[in-house]
Amino acid sequence: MGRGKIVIQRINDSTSRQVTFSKRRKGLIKKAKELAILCDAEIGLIIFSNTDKLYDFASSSMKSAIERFNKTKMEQQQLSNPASEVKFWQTEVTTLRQELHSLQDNHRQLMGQQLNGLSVKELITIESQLEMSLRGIRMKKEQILTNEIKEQTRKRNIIHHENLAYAASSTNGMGLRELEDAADESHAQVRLQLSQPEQPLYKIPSKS
Amino acid sequence: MGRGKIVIQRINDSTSRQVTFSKRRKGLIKKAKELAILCDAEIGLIIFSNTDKLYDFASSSMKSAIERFNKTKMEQQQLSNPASEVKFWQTEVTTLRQELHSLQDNHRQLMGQQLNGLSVKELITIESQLEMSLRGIRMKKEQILTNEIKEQTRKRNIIHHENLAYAASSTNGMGLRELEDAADESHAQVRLQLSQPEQPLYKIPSKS
DNA sequence: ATCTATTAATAAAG
DNA sequence: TCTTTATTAATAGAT
Repeated sequence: MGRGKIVIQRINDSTSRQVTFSKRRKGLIKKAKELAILCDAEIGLIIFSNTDKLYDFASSSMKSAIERFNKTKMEQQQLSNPASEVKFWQTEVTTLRQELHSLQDNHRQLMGQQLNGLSVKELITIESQLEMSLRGIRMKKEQILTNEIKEQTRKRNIIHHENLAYAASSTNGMGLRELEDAADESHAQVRLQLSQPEQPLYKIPSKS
Repeated sequence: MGRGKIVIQRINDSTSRQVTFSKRRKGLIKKAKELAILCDAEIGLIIFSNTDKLYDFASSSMKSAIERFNKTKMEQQQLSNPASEVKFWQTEVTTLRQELHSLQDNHRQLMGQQLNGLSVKELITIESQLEMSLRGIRMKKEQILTNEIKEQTRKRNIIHHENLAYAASSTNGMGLRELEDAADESHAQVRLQLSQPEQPLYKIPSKS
């Protein structure tokens, strides 16, 4: 639909790539709008140029579209493979943990640099608000991880201790106590892993 | 571009709305693909029909597009209005907390309800399902285990195998193979716990 | 789903 | 980036 036919492959000339991008981006967004209106569809469209510029369109809001997308995908995954549900939630926990980390970084930056207009009193209020929120998140996160492990570990312990009892009854050197200690190293490792999120999520910034 | 010109407004006839939706959705996704290729753009496109069916396209992955979108929007907000930054992060914290809450609920439900009525045999089946789905993750993380733990594990194994040999010679049903498998579960537990799940398939957006 | 007349998008040029 | 225009591509309506 132009003076000539083109092949769909990356346009090498940077200028004409830019021009084509402008035109087609505009066309794509127009089409998206039309589809949303004509067919009463919810549409979210995100476009990043190769120069990292963002263009987007959403029939309702991008937030709504993305949330609906995630919800739908999640349900699909649960339906298709119930066994992977655990994995899904583990993954979610990790994602949230990572988000909390970056949130922490940003928050630090915020507290350190960009609060010029606020009074000390306001700063303190905000600090404790944020701190409280983060504490709640931390606790919830740990609860999730703890619960997750408790169930599985408890079952394994039963089997494991049975085996150790067996072994102890027929061993010559090591007693049950030592065997349990050795076996418990795995659990110590677990605890070490669990307690990591306990590390302060952020520090109250000292004046600089 | 059809037999007649149309006005862009909701199509009332349900059948022709459906037909138009099919055609235009296909066209839109094609255009999105082309733009991504021609201009080296990153594109994420989410479409929900008015019957709640999801169609989507992403040039790389939807996760990537959404994360990049969120990141960009966040930065824009920070730049445009530093004063509202505190509110932004408070909102983020609230959102995350809510997400963790529902995550916790879901997880509890999963772990609590589904494990109650099950026999040992069924539990073992679930265990192996879990281990299978986590095998990839475990393997990835295994190389990070410290030499110290490896040493201890090896040492423990030697003792265990001695003991197991004893046990096997005096056991009633279980063969050496089963005993070894059972004993090895403690190690599996260590790996499972140490492993960080891989990148999630879909990120629950914390903010649009 | 397939066909095709017609409109819409756009490639190339200015 | 905007306009123009020849041409291709998308699709509305019909089957």
